[in-house]
Amino acid sequence: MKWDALEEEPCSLARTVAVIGDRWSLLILRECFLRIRRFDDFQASLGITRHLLADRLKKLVRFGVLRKIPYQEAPKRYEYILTQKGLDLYPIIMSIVHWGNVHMVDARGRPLLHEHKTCGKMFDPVMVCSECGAPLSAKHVHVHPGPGARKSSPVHASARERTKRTAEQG
Amino acid sequence: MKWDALEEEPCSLARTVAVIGDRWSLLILRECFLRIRRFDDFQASLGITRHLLADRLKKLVRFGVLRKIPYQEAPKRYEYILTQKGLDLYPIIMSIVHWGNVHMVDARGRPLLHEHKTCGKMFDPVMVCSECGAPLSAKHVHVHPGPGARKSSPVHASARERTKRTAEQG
DNA sequence: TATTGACAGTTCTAAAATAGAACTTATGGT
DNA sequence: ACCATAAGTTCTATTTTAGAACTGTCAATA
Repeated sequence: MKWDALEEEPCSLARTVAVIGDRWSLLILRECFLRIRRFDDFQASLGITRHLLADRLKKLVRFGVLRKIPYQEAPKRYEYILTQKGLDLYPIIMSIVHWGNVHMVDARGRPLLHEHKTCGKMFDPVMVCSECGAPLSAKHVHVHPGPGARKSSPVHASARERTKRTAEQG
Repeated sequence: MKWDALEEEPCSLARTVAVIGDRWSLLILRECFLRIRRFDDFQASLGITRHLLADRLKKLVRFGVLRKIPYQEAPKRYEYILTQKGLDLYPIIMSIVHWGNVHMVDARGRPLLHEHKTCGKMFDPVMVCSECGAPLSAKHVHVHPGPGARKSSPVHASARERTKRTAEQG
């Protein structure tokens, strides 16, 4: 499967992975949320090669996650800021950070702590149901095909069954 | 920067990206949450090359996200199931799916719908503060260095300031 | 006027990762 | 003996990435 084919998959996870599913994009976005905006600042704080950084910024702009804003004329210079679409990535970033906090920290403890300005306390992010507010876990969720589902979706039939059926058909 | 160096970074996001930050790992994990467990089933439903699949499964086992369980002797065969550490990735998966649902679906609509068995309704995942229960947004969160922070962390000083200081020091 | 420095990239080569297909091993069934 | 199932491994060609050097604009300085 080619990289670009991911964007076309009838799967919201695959399409999002097309945007953020590489070594650098999430790290670049982390910097964006920490108010880094300029090329050399990204490069200095991440240690990414300039080539790849240019490529990834271009990709994130193309996907509408970042926007280039001029901050000086002569020579024309731009900085990269998060769009609303980019800001909406915050729950993804936070859930990733939280999993790392729980499962990947060494003996020294967490690199960062998060304070919720609204309530003034140090917090962890919790994912809840939009309808009843209860914390979510995989076993309490049932998946249904939606309007954009493909026929013979992996959701409807196990891969084993699909393999068998394909063999029968072909 | 080498791939393996990510695991050592004093950043929970970077360390998690070392586990899930590639083209395939998240897609493999999606299948795991959809009850796919066996090598050929992963391969058939994802279209990943067998080589890469073997490599990624090995990596996910090494990180303790999946566990190999024998399901038959003679010949000895294993299936891959999520550990608790792997199950804890659920909020990451769901936040990614949700962002894709909001920002990446085409005219046909969502490929999948999620029902919360607890309350019986179709829902979206919402990320809230563990302390006050309010939905989270980036601008209401303040970041502090934790015990595992590195000195001169990117969080304490902007990259621009760090560059200047480095130039002064060196 | 020539030089230096800041900034945002682009270009180059070598190394590493990935795609795609074929092959291997172990076993059970016909 | 032959085929099928399952879980990989091995191979070559292509693509991506790492790392360093280079380019182009402009402002400030010597």
